[in-house]
Amino acid sequence: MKFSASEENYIKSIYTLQGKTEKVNTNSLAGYLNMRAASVTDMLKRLKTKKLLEYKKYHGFRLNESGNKEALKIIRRHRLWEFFLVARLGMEWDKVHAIAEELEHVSSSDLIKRLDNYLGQPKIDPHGDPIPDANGKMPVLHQVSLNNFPLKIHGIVSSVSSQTQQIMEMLNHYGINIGSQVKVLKVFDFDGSLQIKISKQPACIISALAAQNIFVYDDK
Amino acid sequence: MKFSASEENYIKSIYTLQGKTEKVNTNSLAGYLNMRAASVTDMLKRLKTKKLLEYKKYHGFRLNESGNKEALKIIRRHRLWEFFLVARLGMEWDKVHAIAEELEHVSSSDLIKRLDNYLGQPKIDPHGDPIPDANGKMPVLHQVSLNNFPLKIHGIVSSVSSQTQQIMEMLNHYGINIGSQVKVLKVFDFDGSLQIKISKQPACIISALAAQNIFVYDDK
DNA sequence: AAAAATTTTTAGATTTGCCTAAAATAATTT
DNA sequence: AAATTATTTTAGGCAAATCTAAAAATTTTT
Repeated sequence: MKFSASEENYIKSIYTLQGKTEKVNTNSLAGYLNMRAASVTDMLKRLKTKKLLEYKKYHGFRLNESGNKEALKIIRRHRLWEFFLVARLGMEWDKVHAIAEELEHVSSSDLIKRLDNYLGQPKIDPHGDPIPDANGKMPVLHQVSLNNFPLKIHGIVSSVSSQTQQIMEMLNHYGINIGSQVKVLKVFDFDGSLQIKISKQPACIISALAAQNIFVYDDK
Repeated sequence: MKFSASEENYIKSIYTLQGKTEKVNTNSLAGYLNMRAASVTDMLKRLKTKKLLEYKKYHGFRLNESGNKEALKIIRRHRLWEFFLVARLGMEWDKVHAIAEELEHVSSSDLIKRLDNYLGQPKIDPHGDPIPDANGKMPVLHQVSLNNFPLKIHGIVSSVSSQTQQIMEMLNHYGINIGSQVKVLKVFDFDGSLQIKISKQPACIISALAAQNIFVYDDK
């Protein structure tokens, strides 16, 4: 079944919100999408007739099996495109979201299959979020902040908690990017600072605070 | 100015049609777009208020300066995406049109600038059509059919006149693709057949009829 | 130059996706 | 448990993009 861009945006948003609360309610979805509650109610009816939604008037809603499946397809497309924009076109990771929002609605499954292969079947997007596989399965990433990561094991930088200008600036300085391979060489008990090694770069030292904000997942 | 996908499709279609006839008329555009004349009239009014069109009721229409400029932007996006789909994702050139139709409406100019660079600023799309540059200028390609192409000069296969299954099958067999580098080594006067060389492949012979249907433009 | 045929436009309807304002329902407070 | 407040839905409206059917303008034929 084919869905409009608007329907897809609702599906995706409901998926996101229902990760946090069992039932999603009209107002929170309206707030999330910057729309009015009445518009949301309209769309809920449409999604219900399309059998994507469990929805009882006045009592919240959530995606059913096929709704979730559809959401994961959309999220997969979004994240693959984000990966493409950063890894191939060299865009900044904090600037790709809006463009991926548009690209995600191009829904040829052959296109996505090929894009995935072309990119090397990435498991994680440039914001550190996992990319669902072709069957809609989210890869399980054992994300740990760098200060909780075991010594001398390779990890991949997967996300940064607060993506502020300041932290980005610092990571840039160290040559750390999402996707960088990293190994913790030593922890200094004195102040909790870490000596780390980024692939192909000389070892360097980062503060405990920085380490707390850098998340890493197990390589392999 | 931002245009809807629908408006962009009209703009692009008018551009195409006005290549063939001075003034475009309602019915021919309706036929081209598989729509009814009344719908076309509606859109003509809209495009006129947006100052893209010269249009006098009952007397045909054509794009004005900014209309043409907009059309070339859209065509540029379409052809760059077609190039990407074939050259990078390995899709068949006869299957990329529909997908490029969707991708072309994603209109970030930064995206297109980067895509163009990433692809090596290609001048010609996989169907052999020229790709307008960032300023909307169509590269002038000196296209000649292979049987009129000078001997021992490198050319690039740029298009095939009748893209039928039969001719495609033969080109495939010879390993000839749009974009292939080709050189004519010899012409046999007896039957007009040509000995040609495709980059990295052994020389081969093709019939005069085949050569007439293969177009080439000057390398460099 | 009328009549006939063709083309184009207008008028009015439909669907999608949004809105505001009012009504209905549910939750909270007193 | 009644009153108040908050949430959600309904009712009705609007713009975009399409349609059909009818009217208007233009072109062609006789």
